[in-house]
Amino acid sequence: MPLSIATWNINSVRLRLPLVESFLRTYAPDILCLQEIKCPEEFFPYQAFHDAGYAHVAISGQKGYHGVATISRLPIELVERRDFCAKGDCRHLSVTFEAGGLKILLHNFYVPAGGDEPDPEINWKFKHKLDFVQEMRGVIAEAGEANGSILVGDLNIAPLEHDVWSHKQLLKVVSHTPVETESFEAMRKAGGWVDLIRQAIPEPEKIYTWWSYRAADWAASDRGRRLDHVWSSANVAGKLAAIDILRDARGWDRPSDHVPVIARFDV
DNA sequence: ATGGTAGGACGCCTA
Repeated sequence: MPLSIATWNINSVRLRLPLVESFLRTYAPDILCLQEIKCPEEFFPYQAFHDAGYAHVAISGQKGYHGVATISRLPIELVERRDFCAKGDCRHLSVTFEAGGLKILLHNFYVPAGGDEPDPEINWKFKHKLDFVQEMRGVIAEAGEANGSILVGDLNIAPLEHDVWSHKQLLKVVSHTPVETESFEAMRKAGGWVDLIRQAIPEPEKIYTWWSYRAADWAASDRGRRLDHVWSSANVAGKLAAIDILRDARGWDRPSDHVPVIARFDV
């Protein structure tokens, strides 16, 4: 059976609810993982998602900042909302669901952006980001009692040379510094995770999922970065059918600065 | 070399 999972940093789920509803009508993924919902649970628009056919929702939300939500047409079971770096930030949740007779563990992450200065000695936000990536070593693809794992989200790091518009010009820019990209790739490999976007679209093809709001013309300058990711355990990677990156979504009315990424599987 | 935009807690923090 086909299975589709989308990830999208929505940058306020309440402000962009009409955009999400339109996305769900058009692309109808089985599960959508949102990041930066920017609201606590009590303000989450459950009814709108229920009416759109997504009756199953797991949330880790806080006032004003961060927050992740996993919404689903399929039944999901909340596994954990993990407090990385013990700051009380809402940046992770995991659920299980069943598809094609398999039980799959699905992680939804929002990794800290890390501020502007790429020096952990003078910038606590950058230190927090590096610590967060280190702590992610505790999240491995081996799924325990489940049959496989998927990890998606805004991981705020563009690990490969062709994940940014200019490798050379971004080497000292937070999201693409060697200390981040090396730690990130080491963590991914140690966890047994497969980078599904790059499995589908190998280097040297440029791939971006985020374009800054600060560009005068995002499409013309096209200075993007691949900050959003879809990983899985090796057995699930073998079932990947396609990856769709909805670049057009960056040009929608009042867009997020991130676009949806959809992974399609045959399970 | 700098500043540019967006969102939420409407003043300033985060991205």
